[in-house]
Amino acid sequence: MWQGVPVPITSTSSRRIGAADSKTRERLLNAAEQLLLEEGYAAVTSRRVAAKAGLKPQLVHYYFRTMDDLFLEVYRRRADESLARFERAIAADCSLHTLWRLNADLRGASFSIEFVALANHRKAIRSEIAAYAERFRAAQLAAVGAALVADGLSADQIPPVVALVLMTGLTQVLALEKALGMTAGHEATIEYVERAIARLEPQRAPSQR
Amino acid sequence: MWQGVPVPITSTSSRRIGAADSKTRERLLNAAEQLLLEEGYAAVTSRRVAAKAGLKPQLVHYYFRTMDDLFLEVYRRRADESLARFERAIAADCSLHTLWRLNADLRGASFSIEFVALANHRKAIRSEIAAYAERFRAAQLAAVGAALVADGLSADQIPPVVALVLMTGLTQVLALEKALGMTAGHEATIEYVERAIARLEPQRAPSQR
DNA sequence: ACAATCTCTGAGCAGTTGCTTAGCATCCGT
DNA sequence: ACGGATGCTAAGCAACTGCTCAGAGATTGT
Repeated sequence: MWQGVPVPITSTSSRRIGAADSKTRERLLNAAEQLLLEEGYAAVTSRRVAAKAGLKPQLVHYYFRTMDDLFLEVYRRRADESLARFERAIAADCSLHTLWRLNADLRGASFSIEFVALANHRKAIRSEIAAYAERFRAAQLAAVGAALVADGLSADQIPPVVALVLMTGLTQVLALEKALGMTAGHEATIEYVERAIARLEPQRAPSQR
Repeated sequence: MWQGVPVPITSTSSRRIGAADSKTRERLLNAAEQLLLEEGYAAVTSRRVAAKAGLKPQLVHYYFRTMDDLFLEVYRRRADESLARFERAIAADCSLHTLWRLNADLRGASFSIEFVALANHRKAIRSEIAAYAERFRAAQLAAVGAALVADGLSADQIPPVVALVLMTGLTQVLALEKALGMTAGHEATIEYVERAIARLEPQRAPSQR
């Protein structure tokens, strides 16, 4: 689809690029993100993004060298923000309850599903996403480990990495099925997990969400 | 990307379509499926499918009215086959062990991830996929329920639907991360789950896979 | 005031896509 | 032998894509 476009060697690296703090640039990023979530990555084309932002298509190429750059920037923005939010929340209260609350926010899950699908055939993007995912996993792993210890569970009973993968998988499948319109069993599962966590952490107010 | 193509009212339904049992048609389906798994759904275009099958692009439209029809047929083929295999395996041995073995085959998971991403912005495809997914879920749910009862677990301890969603989520996240090149914690998690199942079903030979 | 820089745009190239139409060649039942 | 169905193909249309280039306006530093 985007392959086979001949790249002229000259000037590719010397092209003028708009300022990184431009207001227009931000409008383009917002439009791209919205399009990505609403219609999938295939809808994120220079013309459609510009139309959504109420701007001319050439501006996309003025602010982003390639479409891959646009995707990467959209991804980075969200990843950085959610990593920061995660660390803020965990610093305030390092518990399974907090971890679950952050994970159970399905917006983040559908965002990452779309990006994984995209990464599946845009190699330049895959490595960047993988790198962020590893960082996220490491941070979450530390938090899970600490929370489990605080709740009096040893790593023999359930290794932190297992708990984390299980929780991540759960929220991912919930997001995936919700995108398909399936919801059977979701509430029961969520309730079950929340009760299990509440049993481990009785000191916390039950289901304050 | 595919939107906005005007559909002429005349002759759309009267176009000649090749026989459903044609050998050529099957080659096209195989090529499409291979392309889908290797490079993602965006690579599945009439020209690329035909090239992969060593045929002319017009043949795709001779055997399939639209590209959506092609996708649907690819999906149906796989879904029918894996549903049949599931029912065969469960009839022979209705146990958590068998269920896990079938789910842990990641090929199926990456296939369905690609299709969910596709369904996300091809409405005609979404409903079909959702319908199959519901059928699959119902069949699996019955099997999980029976297996749990056979292992002496009541629905109070863990409702079948919860066990099923957890298991599905787990294999899905494993497939997703594997696609990204992430494998940290996967083996530990798989081992943990298999040990837990083995503890519930000691009569079965341990890890015969 | 003037030059340099930055932001933006009109026009366009080369490539891709889904899908159609008209027609050729082959097979098959009668 | 022949008329119809079937498998296949050459040619092409209209729409879309990423991206470039030259230059017009606007802004800014001096």
